[in-house]
Amino acid sequence: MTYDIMSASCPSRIVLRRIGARWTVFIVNALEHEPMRFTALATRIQGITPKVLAETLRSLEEDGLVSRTVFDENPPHVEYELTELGRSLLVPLRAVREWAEEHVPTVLAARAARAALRPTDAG
Amino acid sequence: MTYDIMSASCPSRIVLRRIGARWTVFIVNALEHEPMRFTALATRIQGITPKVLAETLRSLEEDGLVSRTVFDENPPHVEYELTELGRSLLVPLRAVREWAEEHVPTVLAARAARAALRPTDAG
DNA sequence: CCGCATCCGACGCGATACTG
DNA sequence: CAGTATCGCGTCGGATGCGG
Repeated sequence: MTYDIMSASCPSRIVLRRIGARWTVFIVNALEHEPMRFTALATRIQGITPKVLAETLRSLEEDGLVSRTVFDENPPHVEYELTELGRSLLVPLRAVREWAEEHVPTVLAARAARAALRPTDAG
Repeated sequence: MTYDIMSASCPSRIVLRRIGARWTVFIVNALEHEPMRFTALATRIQGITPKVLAETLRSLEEDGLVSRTVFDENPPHVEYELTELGRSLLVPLRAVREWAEEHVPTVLAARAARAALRPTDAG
């Protein structure tokens, strides 16, 4: 059974929204090769705050994309790892990331052209 | 010259954020096969409001992904169409959409399992 | 009737500081 | 080390109005 993604009730929209969340693509890509600890993720993904990192990881965990493993040690040790479902998401996300990297000059040029054409008064 | 996408100053982040905007994937996919008018887009993409549709279209236009053509007729006639850059974005976005459609049952099942395991008081 | 612009509320996101 | 608590802002969304 397939849904029309343009329909408001289409379940894929829920998933798409999660994927489109601000930091999902960075977290999933950071976990591409190996499990990582919380602080390692926070260090690797520049600009993310602990709060948002924790929230996003919870969401990804809830959706079965990331698994969270607690090692009962001192100091505390928690590892995050992609599940098989999460690894399957790597493929399309990498395509998006590569598109962004490849076309960023074109996009920035388009923006600059717009800005140059937008006069304050003369025109 | 390549940037590290994990760096806060990486320009790709700007592009990724635009791609991840709430309705971008729907608009781009709606324009996949042919130019569309404002109202046609609003009708096709269920749940979007005119305000957000207009805003998102402006953003996409600013980034050179969508072109806007005004036909000087009565009644007014405006068409939106993917640029070549926009069409190139179709490829990765379609991959994401297809991933969502394919894996939505798994994600929903993971959520349901979480919900079932989350007790109000009993464990 | 088509294509928006404006006003206002809700929520996700961000900076800072603090805890087990 | 691995988070949580608090507060503020920007973006998103709904309702309404307006020009051609």
